[in-house]
Amino acid sequence: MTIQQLEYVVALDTHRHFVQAAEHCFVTQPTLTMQVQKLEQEIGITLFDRSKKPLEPTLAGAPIIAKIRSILLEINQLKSFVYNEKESLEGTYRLGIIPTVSPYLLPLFLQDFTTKYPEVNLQIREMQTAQIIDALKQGTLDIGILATPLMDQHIREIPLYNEPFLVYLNPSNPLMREKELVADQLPMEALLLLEEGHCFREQALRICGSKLEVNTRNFSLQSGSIEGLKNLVKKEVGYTLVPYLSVVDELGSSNIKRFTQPEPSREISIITHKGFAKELLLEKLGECVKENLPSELQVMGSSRRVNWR
Amino acid sequence: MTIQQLEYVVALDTHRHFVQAAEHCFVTQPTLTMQVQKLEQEIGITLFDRSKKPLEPTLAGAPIIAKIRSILLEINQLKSFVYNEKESLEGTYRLGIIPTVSPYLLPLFLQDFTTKYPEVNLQIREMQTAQIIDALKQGTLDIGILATPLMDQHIREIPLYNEPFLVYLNPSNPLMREKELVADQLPMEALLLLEEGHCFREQALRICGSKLEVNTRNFSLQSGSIEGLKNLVKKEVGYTLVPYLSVVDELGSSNIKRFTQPEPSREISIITHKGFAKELLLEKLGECVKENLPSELQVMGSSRRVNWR
DNA sequence: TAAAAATACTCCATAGGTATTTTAT
DNA sequence: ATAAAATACCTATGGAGTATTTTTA
Repeated sequence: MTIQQLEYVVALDTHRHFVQAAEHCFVTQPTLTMQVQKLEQEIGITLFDRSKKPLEPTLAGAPIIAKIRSILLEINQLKSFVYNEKESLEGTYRLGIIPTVSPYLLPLFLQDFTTKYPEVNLQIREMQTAQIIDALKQGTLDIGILATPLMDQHIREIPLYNEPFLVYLNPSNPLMREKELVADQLPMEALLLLEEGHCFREQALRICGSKLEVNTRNFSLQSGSIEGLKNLVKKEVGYTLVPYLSVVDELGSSNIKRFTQPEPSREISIITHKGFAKELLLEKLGECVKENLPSELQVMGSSRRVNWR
Repeated sequence: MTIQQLEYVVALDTHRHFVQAAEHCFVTQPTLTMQVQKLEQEIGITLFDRSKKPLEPTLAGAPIIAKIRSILLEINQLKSFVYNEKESLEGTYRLGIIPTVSPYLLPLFLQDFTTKYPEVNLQIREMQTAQIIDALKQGTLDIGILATPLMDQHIREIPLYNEPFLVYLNPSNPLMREKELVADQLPMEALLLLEEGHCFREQALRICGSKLEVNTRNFSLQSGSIEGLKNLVKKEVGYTLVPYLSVVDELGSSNIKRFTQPEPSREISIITHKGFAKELLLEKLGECVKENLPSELQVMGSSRRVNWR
């Protein structure tokens, strides 16, 4: 017994005519004939009386066909449930976003998104990468926005944009005079980093070469926020790396120096657990984020750029 | 989407283990794995989180699996309904039986049958062959008992027994002195027949040769019953053909003369419309009839004998 | 005789098998 | 290291097609 056969039976009961029923099922008459015969054989009951013109269900067949109709109804309910599960744009979703992205990205798209999709309720939490991944896997979070790739089999990544790293420095810093700014040739000792746990810290350390964790300064601050670092840099001679979106409004200022091409960057993606099925929501969310990005970040090549994670 | 796939999904949800689920479905693990994957692909939703040990349904998968369970439940309901339809031994059924069989056969098995199957209610009507066939086709009758074969595409025949024809005659009839009694050599003029419409009339005429309808006697009676014919024969010099069961209690009497082998006979069958699905009922009815037949009729060869219909 | 259903046959998609690799604990 | 799941590859069943025959109104 196959779903096809059940559909053929219902079509035949509806049209009372093999040729018409077959057309309606987009198959040929012999195909439908054979499958109906086969089902009749399998259950051992003749469902249709072919001697009547137009044919009609047998006495025994009628209630069986009715039952078959209700089965197909349930199957269609399943299909539309699945469709809704994927295509509906309503409901409450828990979104985790890393602190080095959150304060700069959210203001860009959130208002637009909530206006466009008023039935979607986003519960946004600032979380660090590891927390987000754990929460997704535990099912306590639906969506994450963070730096990728994660290389995690169970996490699905939907890239949003590549965000360049820039150097944020005190104008009196010697680096200011450098003509070319190459990533892994920065002096390590002056690097101000975020506190442990922020993925941005690791990203910055990678960019600045392999001699990690060396700090020759007589103090070390691991701030919890980019803004904290920036403020410190303004007072000190040190420097720090900052993500593009955090300085998008001060690009021309004397605190900013961009790397020589190719600029180091990080990929920011929407991620979900593989069990999260709201396809359309993810699509619309990604779309909305991208639309509201500064134009420089919008043109994301189809292939991923060099990543520094 | 196939029923198999749905069953695999439910098995996997039940066992939370590919190998065990596959065993339970009597397939190999790769087969189950592939089919579950395929279904997931088709609907575009990952149903199971394989990273958990033991695996578990995804958030999106759980309600879908629940729905699948209810679909399979309905399908099983269908199957058991079909089973009941065929195998149940209860209900009311309309049985048509020809007059030349009815008064002799019914007393043989009816009590036994109603005792054995008290839940079956038989509404028996004496009807002639053509009426029975029409009624079956119109759905106003469920079962018929009559002489076969009918060569009708829409009627199913379940042979019961072969019933020999015997000659019933007045002891003073010249035929009494014949040593060999061969069917088509009987003198036509003395044949007493049933009235038009009885299939037995045609059967008898065939047996007695091709010169139909010739009646040289100075009277002609077409009685409505075998008993009427028999009574007439006892008073007259004529003779008639009678079916075995009508004379089973007077086989040794001087009114009976059997034909030389091979005796002409008629096949008596249970017939139904092809839409009648009560397989077990038909089987038990046939069984019961055969069991209660006189022993001479019980040994029915697997191949049909020469039929005189 | 024309339309409808059944049959004969051919083809190819795919369910299911075995063997193996990959992954996770 | 071990068990579980995924993958690769092969085979064969059977669904679906075209062409044709049979049947019945």
